[in-house]
Amino acid sequence: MEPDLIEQIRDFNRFYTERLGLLTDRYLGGDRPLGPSRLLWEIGDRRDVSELRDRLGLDSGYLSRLLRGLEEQDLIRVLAHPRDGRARIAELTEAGRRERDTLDQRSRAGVRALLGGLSPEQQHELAAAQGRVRRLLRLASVTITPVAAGDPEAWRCLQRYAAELATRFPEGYDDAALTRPEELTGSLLLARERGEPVGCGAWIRLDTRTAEIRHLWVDGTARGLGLGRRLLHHLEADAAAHGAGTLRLGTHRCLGEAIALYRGAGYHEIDAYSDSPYNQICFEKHQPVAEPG
Amino acid sequence: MEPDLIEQIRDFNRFYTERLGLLTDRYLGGDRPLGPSRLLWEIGDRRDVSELRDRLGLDSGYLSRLLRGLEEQDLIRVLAHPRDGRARIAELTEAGRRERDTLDQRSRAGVRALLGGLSPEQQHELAAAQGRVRRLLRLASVTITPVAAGDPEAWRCLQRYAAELATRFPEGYDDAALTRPEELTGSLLLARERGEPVGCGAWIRLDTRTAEIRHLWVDGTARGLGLGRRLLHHLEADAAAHGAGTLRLGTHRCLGEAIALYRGAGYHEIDAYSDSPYNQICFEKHQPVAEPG
DNA sequence: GCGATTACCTGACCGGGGTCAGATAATGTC
DNA sequence: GACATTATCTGACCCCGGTCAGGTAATCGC
Repeated sequence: MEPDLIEQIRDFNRFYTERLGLLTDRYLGGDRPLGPSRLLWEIGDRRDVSELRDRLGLDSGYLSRLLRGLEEQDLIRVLAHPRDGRARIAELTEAGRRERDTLDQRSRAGVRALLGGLSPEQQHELAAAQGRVRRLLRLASVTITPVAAGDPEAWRCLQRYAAELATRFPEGYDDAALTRPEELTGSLLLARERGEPVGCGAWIRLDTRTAEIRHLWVDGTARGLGLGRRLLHHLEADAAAHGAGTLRLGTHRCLGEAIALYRGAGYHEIDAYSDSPYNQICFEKHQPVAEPG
Repeated sequence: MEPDLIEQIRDFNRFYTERLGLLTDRYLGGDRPLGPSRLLWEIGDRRDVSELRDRLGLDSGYLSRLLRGLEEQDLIRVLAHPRDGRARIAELTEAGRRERDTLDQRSRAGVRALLGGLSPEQQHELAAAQGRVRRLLRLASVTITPVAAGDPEAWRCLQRYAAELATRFPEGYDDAALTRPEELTGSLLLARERGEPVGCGAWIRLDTRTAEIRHLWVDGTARGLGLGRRLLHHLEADAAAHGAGTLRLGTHRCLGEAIALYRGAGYHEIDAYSDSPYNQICFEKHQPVAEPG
């Protein structure tokens, strides 16, 4: 990896830190310290206290004190939870909503002032470039790891995969088609973003030299990052390391993005090789294999 | 301005703040708090204490305490200034240099790990997109204001402009060609980035309907932002507001970027209209004028 | 040489952000 | 019903970053 590139990224980080100090903090902060502002913002209209603690990653003591502070200023109300006597719910009062809105307004005004110095085309260019930075950084932060066949997180991914297919296929989808742990003669990969599962993929052995890619799936919030391709590459590399020089897969005609992904990755269409009703269109690809020796 | 765009920018700011927390702080901070780390970094090898105070914008008391802290850990030495008995100089010890290098190393490692999740092309794409964001944000933060003819900051810009031309023109440049305050029948614009002058430009009246653009200059550190074009637009708009429907300007053949800028802005080449030896190539452009009425 | 200024140090103080150790009450688990 | 767990609150405490007032010594300007 080129050192220059690392230096450029660091430089950008420094640059952006400096700029952010002038944007986020100042405009969001207003007269009140940052903590309460963020909290006010995060409460939205009403929200479970436990959820707030998770989202903001705060110590329960600290959060409790922040809440009390806001309550004293009549910006929020804290109510009992209807179904759990221990839990509580924070809710913005009318004044709280006004306060949140003014904070919001101030923040927007700051950004508007900044954008004012740019032409409309440049504004769009900025937004586009930021979008690209963001997608790439998100992609970079996703980790892909092999997991055991019965891994509960992976299983949950597979079920979300199945649920999605059920809504997208006109004929629906029967989970019985999911690969059961004992069928998994290859590997199961799980993609996580900041710890949260956001995608999966598996391959199984068809014969000693052939692997079948299955259940490649990316969560809706993580689409557009290029994660599908990254997962696919991982699966291919893993299969190659296990001696599979031929990769096959089948998919449904209505999954346009998936088909485009496979074609883009060098797969070419072949005749059906399996009798799964969902494999309406099948692909194959050959790859070099690390020969033992 | 589209609200969506503002929302996108804010979103990116939030996103990046969150990411930065995981990058800059953690990796730079190490076990020691941020202040000392930044200081260690900023000292470089040795540096005047007063300079540190300016650069980091710290209270003298706070800085003094930070320095003492580092001194106690034998990371720095504070020496008397050779020429000013009041001033002092901070210098990294051998251990301090090592410490700074490990901080640096850790920061680089963090970025490297992040980039590891991306393909080389994506890494370059990231750097390029960050570069674009950065240039646009810098451009956005530049303010352009008209200043009085004799403005000292503007004058300093003009002199830097003259100094630069003197090195770039094979025949040198005589400052006598600079527009003197009493010649300035139009306007003088000064561009500032974070308060610092980074560019200038002027126009003078040739006749009631014709303005001449002069001394369009952008500091080396602010080039590539598109500031030249922005200054030119400002000058044109200002001249238009004063009834000038025809714009003229002359430049030197060796100023390729300037020539490209003018052509890109709609100027077409004309015969020489002035006898300035530096106007080797002349341009003209017509623009609509706000008619009184 | 005298007063003003400058560069730095010292000590006192402050607030924000954050952790920790219980306390309390409601809820699950067996 | 006993016991562990969970959700929140409370009070004590800590550190970092930062400000302020005052002190000391050197230097500048006249």
